[in-house]
Amino acid sequence: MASSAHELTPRAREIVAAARELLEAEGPEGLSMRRVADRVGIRAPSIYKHLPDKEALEAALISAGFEEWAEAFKGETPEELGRAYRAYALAHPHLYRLMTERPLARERLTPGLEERAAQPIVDAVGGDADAARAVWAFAHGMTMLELNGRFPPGADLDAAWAAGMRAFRR
Amino acid sequence: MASSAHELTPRAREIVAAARELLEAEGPEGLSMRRVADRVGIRAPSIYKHLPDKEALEAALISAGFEEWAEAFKGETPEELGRAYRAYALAHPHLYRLMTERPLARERLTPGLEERAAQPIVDAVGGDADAARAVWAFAHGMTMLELNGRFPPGADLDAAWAAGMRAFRR
DNA sequence: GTCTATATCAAGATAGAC
DNA sequence: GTCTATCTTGATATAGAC
Repeated sequence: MASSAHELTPRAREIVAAARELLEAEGPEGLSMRRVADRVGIRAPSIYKHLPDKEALEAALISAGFEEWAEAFKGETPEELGRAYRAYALAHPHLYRLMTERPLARERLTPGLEERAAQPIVDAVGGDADAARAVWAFAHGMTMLELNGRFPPGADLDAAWAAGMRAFRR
Repeated sequence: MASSAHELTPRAREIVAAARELLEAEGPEGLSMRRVADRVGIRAPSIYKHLPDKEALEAALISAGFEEWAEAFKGETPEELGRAYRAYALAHPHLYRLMTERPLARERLTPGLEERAAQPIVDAVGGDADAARAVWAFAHGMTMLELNGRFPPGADLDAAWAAGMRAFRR
């Protein structure tokens, strides 16, 4: 019950802030309780006085990301949304991965947050849920393949993004 | 030089076959040298007499997957390709993840294999490389979001796939 | 609220005997 | 080609003193 981001104590917020720095610097693989504690200036076991476990820490980071999505993607056309989506992921690649590449612990999130973050995509395609899922899949696929270096070295990703957004516009 | 799949010794092939079984049963997280050795009936250190390291083992699994892609996706229309892509991923979800969710160790693969596996997608869209990348991104995004349970519980994924393929057909 | 000490577990990989 | 023994590293988490 105390695991939603808006219910954290001040000290817990400090720990989450340190975790965010560490995540952005080194990725989900480098996010250990010990390393987080180092950044805060305490020992790893002390974290457990403020957060129940590592999953709660990750949920706080993911929640912050969803809040940022809801803000960054608000009121855009499909083309603008695509650009904003890619820009966010490239600016925060490790947070993006933490947010998307695993099953989501929905019971750890503030109720309604996931829907709120998804709403800009639904709005951008005119309210069609199936089309929204298709556009999201395209954007997510482009993003993950780019982040993982899976396109050929010389690939024109701007052109691939444009080709996809053009297809969905009609 | 001895790490490409077609250059493996018979004993190494047995080890890779055991690794494939383990991977398909438990996923990339469960794929440890110890567990693979258990399936073969030997101790983990013995594996190193046949394969240089774990990455070589993974490269052999990934190479096999690409060979299967090149075969399974041959000569399809975009719609058929999408269905075949999704069917392969759902039939081999853990291999699909191993193949796609990390940077690719291209120097460990048989030269030309990656391009051969990608060719059916390029052919299906009429040779336009940008369009092929966009379609691949859509298919990969749909696949990963489905495998990770990221769509809402009631989402009609057949409809989302259809919406995407329809958009790319025109 | 912090600490030390520890439990528990698991990973990849190497040395050297047989 | 296989083994045992071991190195090295690292993880999450708990117990209990202060």
